[in-house]
Amino acid sequence: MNPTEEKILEAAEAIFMKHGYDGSRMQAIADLAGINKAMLHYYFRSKDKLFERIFEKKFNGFFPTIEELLQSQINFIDKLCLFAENYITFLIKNPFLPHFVLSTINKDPDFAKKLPHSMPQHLMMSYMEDAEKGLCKMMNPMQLFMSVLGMCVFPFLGKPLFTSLLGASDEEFNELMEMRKAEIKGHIRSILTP
Amino acid sequence: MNPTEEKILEAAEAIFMKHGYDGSRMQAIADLAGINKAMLHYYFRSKDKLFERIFEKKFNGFFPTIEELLQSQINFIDKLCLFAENYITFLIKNPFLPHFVLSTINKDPDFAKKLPHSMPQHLMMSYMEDAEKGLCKMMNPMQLFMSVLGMCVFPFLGKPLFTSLLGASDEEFNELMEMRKAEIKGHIRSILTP
DNA sequence: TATAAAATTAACCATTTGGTTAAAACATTT
DNA sequence: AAATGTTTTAACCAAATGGTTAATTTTATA
Repeated sequence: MNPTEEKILEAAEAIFMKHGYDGSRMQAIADLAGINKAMLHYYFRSKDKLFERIFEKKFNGFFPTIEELLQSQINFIDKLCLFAENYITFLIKNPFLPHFVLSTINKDPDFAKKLPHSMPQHLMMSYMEDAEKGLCKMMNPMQLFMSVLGMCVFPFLGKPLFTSLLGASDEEFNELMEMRKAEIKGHIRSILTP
Repeated sequence: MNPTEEKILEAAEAIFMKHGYDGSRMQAIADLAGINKAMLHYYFRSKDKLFERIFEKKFNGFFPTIEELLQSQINFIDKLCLFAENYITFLIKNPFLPHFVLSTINKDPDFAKKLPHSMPQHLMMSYMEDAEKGLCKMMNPMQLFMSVLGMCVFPFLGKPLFTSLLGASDEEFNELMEMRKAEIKGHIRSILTP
């Protein structure tokens, strides 16, 4: 890919992730990329098109692909624990992604329709299998999904609030999230073990 | 209070809650209030000042005041269950509040410093008392707080995503949240019962 | 009712913003 | 090297936006 195009995409990602669509300025992206503003339109036509390009890339990361994990033969509880652990690891590296994705969808719900939302369904089917065998407590899988995802994602959505509340630095927050892995795994087992 | 002032505040609340600071237009607020745009500045000087007025009011609702609940003599687990139930009831009536508050703080973390954040501390102290008595499992109270708050709030932060995913209407979503009360109470007991 | 004060409006202003254009710089091909 | 095509830039534009102002209507006061 053209190096200018790449620089633009990098800059656009940084600006859009930080300020969202409304809060981002084309000039700010051009400045960060170190090029003339006209280049943005030369390569990507409009702000909308450029934003969509960034969003699509980022959205795929929000529901991480864990094909191997889902197809592995371990029981569902272990599967879910492994998912939570991997997901938190991922979120520590991408702390602003959840807020960016949910903010965008909140502003324009149509964005959600462009999603390859196979992941939740897979996870739920995997749950139903084990639940029917009596290997884990029976409950509404959507509720379970919301609970586990909420426990993982919510701290990152509220990161600026929590760090302010705790007077914590970024490193301290990350440590808290590192410890959170074990915590959530404990919760999952408490909730699901029959 | 002046009826015009009131109309402005109502309109500003609706617009700001829906589109956030950056996405809101003073003209849109004036139109919704059915008055001339100049009135906004006549009564509230600037967009910033008007927004702050709305935010402060809404922020107080995000951590609901539950003084009575916290001071009551029931055990902590029941207290937390009652909190979750009341909080979801509140969120069903104010589904956009969490996204509005967190979005604003995410954009400018200084907003978080204006908070009377007594509530989490009270809840945590109440927890420590019972935990030391062996009435509930011992764990990091901040982690517990994040988990319970996450389970309650996250579905509302992702509401447009979930309704799209499920093809659900607003009423169906609310029903799901109504059922969620029992679900979360179950989770809390599973997690905390020794 | 005359007068002062408060509320309201239409028109206006400066700045910002996404987007365009025409020309210049650069690279490629013949 | 001349011609052709591509990339980049500076200057520009129209629309939008937060905010102001001067004049007008409404309300309260003497």
